[in-house]
Amino acid sequence: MDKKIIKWTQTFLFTLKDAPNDAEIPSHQLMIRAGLIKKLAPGMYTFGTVGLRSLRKFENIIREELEQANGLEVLMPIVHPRELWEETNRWSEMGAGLLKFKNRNDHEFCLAATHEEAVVDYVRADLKSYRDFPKNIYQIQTKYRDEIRPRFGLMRGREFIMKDAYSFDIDQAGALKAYDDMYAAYQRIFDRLNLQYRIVKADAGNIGGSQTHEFQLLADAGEDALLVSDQTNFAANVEVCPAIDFEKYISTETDLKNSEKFETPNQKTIAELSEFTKIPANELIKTLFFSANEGKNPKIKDIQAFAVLLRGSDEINPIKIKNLLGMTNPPLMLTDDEVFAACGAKPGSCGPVGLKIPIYADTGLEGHKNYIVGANVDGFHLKNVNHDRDYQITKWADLRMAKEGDKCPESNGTLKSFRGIEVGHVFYLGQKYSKLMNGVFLDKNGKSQFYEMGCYGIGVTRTIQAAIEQSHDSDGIVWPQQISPYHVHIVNLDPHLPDVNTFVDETAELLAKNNIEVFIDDRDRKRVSAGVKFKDAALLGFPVRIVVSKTAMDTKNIEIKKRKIDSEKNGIPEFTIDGNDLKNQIFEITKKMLTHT
RNA sequence: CGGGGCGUAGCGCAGUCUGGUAGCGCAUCUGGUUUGGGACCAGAGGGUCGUAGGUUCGAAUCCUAUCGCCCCGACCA
Repeated sequence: MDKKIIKWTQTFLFTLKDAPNDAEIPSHQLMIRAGLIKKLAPGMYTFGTVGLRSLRKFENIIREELEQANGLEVLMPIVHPRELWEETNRWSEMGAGLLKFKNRNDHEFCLAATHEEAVVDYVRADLKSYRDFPKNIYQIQTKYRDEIRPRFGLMRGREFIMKDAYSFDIDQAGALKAYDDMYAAYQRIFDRLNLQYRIVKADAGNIGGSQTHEFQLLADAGEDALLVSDQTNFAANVEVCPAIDFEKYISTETDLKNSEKFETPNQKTIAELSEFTKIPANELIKTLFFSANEGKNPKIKDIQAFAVLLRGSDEINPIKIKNLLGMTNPPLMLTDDEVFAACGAKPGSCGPVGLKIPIYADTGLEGHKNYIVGANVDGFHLKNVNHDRDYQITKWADLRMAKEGDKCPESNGTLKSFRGIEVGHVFYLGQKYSKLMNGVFLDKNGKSQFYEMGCYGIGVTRTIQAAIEQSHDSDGIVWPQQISPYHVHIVNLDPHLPDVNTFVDETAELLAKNNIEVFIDDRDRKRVSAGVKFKDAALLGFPVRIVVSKTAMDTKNIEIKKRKIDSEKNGIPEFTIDGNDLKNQIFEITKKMLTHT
């Protein structure tokens, strides 16, 4: 990053007019077209010289803010021995996502997907006295996760760069302070990018731990659904958002009628059944079947099945089931054959009456009476069914997906839905890893204690792409200045003329002397027409564009333009200067266009 | 792993149904013209049509198998 001036012809940069057809979302297409990254294999990308500058800049922003939060940078190995991961059982619990292999001695290793094990191993021999706490250790390093389906370029890569930090404290109060400090540091980091983001409550996944927030950059192409209150700052990933109706449905029926079986030929879906019975979907009850078996693929008779009841209008939230039952991973839905084995009917005619397996019911149907469920006989349903009388519910719980329009759990506000890209995550881990890995210290009383941990991740490569996803237009990237590869793009239309070249060089020197990084398009105009240069400038999207040519110099009329969304077409007046002290004027105007460099 | 789609030059594609000399645009190279919004003319290089087997006088095209890639679901920064 020392070099503040680079010429196009001296770097390795090739832009594309068309995006490869495997790039679907704008940010992915633009990164490829702008030559920032290139695919080596699915989920694995080379960063080019120009793209790498963004990456380094973002890394340095992270470093600056983490140093503020007393973070200590280290660098841990990416290849770990099996024994290390066996200590926490994650050799098997992480499943296929952990890429495993053997060396020449048949010794087993994995590529690190995360570094809780490695960091505890690093500190545990030395972090032995309460006097040595707190500590916060971080690294910025490549992670490998053998994603089933990498997608969208850097958004879900197999190999990606992550900043991971780990805090060590002697007690919970200390750990929660570390959590708050990192939370604040993350806010500063993402504030500096000047992008739209939300901090949401989230599920802890299989990293473990209880308290956790995600930092989500808002973008329609985001993979996560978020619900945000319109009145308070409540925000949650749908995975964990409590589902609360503004008005809960309570049946107006007073008596419990006798249940009876009736024929429902070919009525398989709630929509069909609703149409057939003329009863709205939210008053119908659907029965879903899941397996409590984790990680294995048992024979049908060995499946520990359970049923979940929901209103017909609701959707199941598997994460809530996972948390209710204390599972490591969300349960799998049974296949049609397995469902048949469990209840005697195929999906579409299943119900809770007569089941011998646990039945978990969503609280949304507490007020239902005399309702319709599947009869567990293909083609039949039961009407006037009532819980407690006709069957017993093992446990009531909030098991459905919250959705836009639901009530905010913390106010009378309404939830609105957004799409987000998860770029950061903070976890309070407690003693999970210190207990599993014997991470102990001696307290003031000379007593052995497990330390409290937190872990904190930022998807560095993902953030770069997410930033582009949020900040681009049909012409190209509109870089947030803080992570733009260069600040200024000088389009030299006459690089064959020594006078023009000298002027461009001297102007660039002046800017560079003042910490402004300059990219010069000096490509031969025999090969690259002016139009192409303008298109490429918009595609690359550095914050300020300066156009220099013979005529511009002769008329002392130089164009300077700020790259903004749709600046190419919305007629924002172009800044032109004229006069004698051109270079200094260019510098002054450029400085004004750039915020703080 | 389930469901869909696609493999033809660096990139974007046509040709496949109905077998008969492997094509187009962009990019690249040579020469010339042009010169402030994805230029023009002339010429050139570059492909064992994903791979393997089969059918056929003849296969990018039909059959079989296989590999890979992309998109939609479960995992995660």
